[in-house]
Amino acid sequence: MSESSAASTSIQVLSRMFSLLDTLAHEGDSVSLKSISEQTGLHPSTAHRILNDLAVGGMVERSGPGAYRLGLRLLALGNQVRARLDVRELAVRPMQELHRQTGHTVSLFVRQDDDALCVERTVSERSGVQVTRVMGLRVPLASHAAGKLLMLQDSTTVLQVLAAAQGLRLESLQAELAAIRQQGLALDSDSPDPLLQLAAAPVYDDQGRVCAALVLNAPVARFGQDWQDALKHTAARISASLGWTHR
DNA sequence: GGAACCCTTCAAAGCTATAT
DNA sequence: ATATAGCTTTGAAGGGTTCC
Repeated sequence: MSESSAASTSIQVLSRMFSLLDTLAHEGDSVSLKSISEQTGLHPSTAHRILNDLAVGGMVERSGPGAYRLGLRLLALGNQVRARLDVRELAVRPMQELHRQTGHTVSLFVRQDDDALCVERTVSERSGVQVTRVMGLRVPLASHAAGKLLMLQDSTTVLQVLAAAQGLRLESLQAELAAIRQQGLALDSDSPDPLLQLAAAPVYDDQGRVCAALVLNAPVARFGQDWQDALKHTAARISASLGWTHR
């Protein structure tokens, strides 16, 4: 058995499944088994068997004899992903307001695997405060205030792995997370610039899970209780717009 | 009737978990 | 580390259906 696949996985059938779904997505409408087989390079029997199982799971629908299209279950799954991404749009205005109030940079971080990924950041311009999409700024979870917030719901097993990856003791990481949980805010004590203080507040989704972290970066001298409260309040506003009602 | 296509069956090969 | 058993996946072959 030999097959070359650009997106190879450890389980061959999964690569093939991705290939089949990509083909159906590319075509948009119903596609015949023969056409799918040609486009994916899979033997028709192999394509048929996988499509059959995908149809059982609702990922694919039979639009007629020997014709397939994407299934409605993908819509449900896609909606879940979209709900996660919406936080970026909903956060824009509150981020601008917090920037105007404090005069300092506000960022939004989301989790991606074992890293915290910065996705939006405010920028001061002549026309006012703008929020720009940031590409590629990522930090290990345990090394950043935002990342620590995004670890709050992790199991001990996961925390153990993440702590080990950063050369931290599990107990001290857990104690830090407990303090953050109680405070409702994460403060970075070891900022590269001693004059700057970085604080992060949690953004909750409609299920009450931390889905993002709102970060304010400001001079230590000016970072009082009022700005901490403003940061928490802004994060709470974004959470509320995502459907989270604090209980 | 013949060609083209879809779908199912089944033997073989490959993979994975478990025992030693 | 190796052997083994059981499970999964594959592709060829062939039956059934549709279309011209």
